[in-house]
Amino acid sequence: MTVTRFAPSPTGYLHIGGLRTALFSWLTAQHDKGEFLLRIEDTDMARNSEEAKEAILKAFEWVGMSHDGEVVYQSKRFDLYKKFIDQLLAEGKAYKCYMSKEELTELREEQMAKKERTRYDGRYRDFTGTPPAEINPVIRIKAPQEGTITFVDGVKGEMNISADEVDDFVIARADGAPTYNFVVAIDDALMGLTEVIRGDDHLYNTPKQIVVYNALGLDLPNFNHVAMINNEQGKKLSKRDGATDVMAYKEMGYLPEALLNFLVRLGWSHGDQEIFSIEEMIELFDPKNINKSSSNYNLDKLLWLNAHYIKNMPNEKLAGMLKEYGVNIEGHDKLELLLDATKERGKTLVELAEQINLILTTPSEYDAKASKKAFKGEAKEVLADFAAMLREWDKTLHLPCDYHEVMDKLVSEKEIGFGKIGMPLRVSLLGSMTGSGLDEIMAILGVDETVVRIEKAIEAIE
RNA sequence: GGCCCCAUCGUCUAGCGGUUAGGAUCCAUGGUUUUCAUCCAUGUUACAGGAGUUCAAGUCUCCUUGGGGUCACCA
Repeated sequence: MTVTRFAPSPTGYLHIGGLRTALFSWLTAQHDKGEFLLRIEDTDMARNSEEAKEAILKAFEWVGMSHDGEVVYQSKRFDLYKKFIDQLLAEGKAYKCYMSKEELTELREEQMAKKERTRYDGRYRDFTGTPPAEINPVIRIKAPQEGTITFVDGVKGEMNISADEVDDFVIARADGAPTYNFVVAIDDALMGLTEVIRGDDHLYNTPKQIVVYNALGLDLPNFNHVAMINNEQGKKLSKRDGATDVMAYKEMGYLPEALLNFLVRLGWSHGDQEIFSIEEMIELFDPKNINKSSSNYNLDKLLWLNAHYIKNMPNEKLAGMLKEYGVNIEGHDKLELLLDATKERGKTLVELAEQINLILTTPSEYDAKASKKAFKGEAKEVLADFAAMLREWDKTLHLPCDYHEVMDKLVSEKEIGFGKIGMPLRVSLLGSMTGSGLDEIMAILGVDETVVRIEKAIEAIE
């Protein structure tokens, strides 16, 4: 069975890159009807935050990627890691290193001065003397000193990393707390991972983790390293260009299905297909089709996708989502009409909410440019006539087409162009020159409110 | 700097030795629409550069250039 996982460290919110690797992992598991596990990497007690953890979980909930089983917290598994450390120590596969931090820094500076790769020199690897007092040792694992560490990456292909790129790295800190590369290998193995899908930035952790797998005699999973997402200029993603909290996308009015669709196409493709429902993603996703190259983050397509998903979303569901954007139209008797009239005009839920509010609120002022253009000439008279006709036909007006008929009548009786009534009417109803169709707006407002707005506009024309 | 990875329109990408190099987005133009938006149509724009291999190279090899990653008692 395919088992994948997402393993964030709770040191900050979940951002777009993390969400994408999580999505890839989740899709892989869903596709194979396997399991997608969630693990919180909180071995560094000093840098963890409860808030960050909550935020990450919340983001997952929002996009609807559910994990299987309980969330695994590494901080609760220290006993387990300790056992493995002791085992390696006993087997002579790991050793205590009494080098002080100062000595380490010194060594590093020396190496840097000589333009060498900075690495631990193994001075305590075969140490048998009396250890220096007052130094709490760290535990280092014995990495191979020659040869090559080889693994096949599902995305990059065969990787060969020279053993001297991997030093005897620390697996337990001076305070006994285990370190990242050690616990990741153990947990991935114990949790039964078959596919490890993670960011490219972990590529060089892989040989280190393989050292741990080998020392402990654990089976290797398949590794898949996904290239990074950069900003539009191809530079590292910063908060300014999108490395913000995933939840910020919700605030900006993006739909989770749009965000996921956007992300799945960043570094993955299925021919020319652009639109993927969650079901299609699951059906079609294969990590083998993940791109080797990094991709640049650009909002244009996300916006387009978002507009697409808004347009195609059932009104009932849309109304439910809109509540969080300050628009409560659930139970509104013209809900269908209202959303049909506005959903093609909002690329985000925020914009859609604005469009709806534009219709629902009586304009308190008229856009200067629009009113100057629309309220000139005989606009006042035309509006008054139109209002009178609405009153006259009041009881028969229900649908947009009913209102349209009245407009038709007015236009033909007065022998004027459609614009003569359209423009002033639009500004009267919305306060501006742009927006939804007049027929729809009037049908939503009803005769009373429509007339109120027209009369208000007539007053304003004086 | 060492090591590693990557390179097709501005952006996301298709391509897997023979294509008029395709799609999407963006942008522009036209059409539909009483406005805006939607929708539809059309158009501009790409194989980073240089050597090879081959009858034939965006596709294979090498070099250059550019970008990215990584070198912790962080994850």
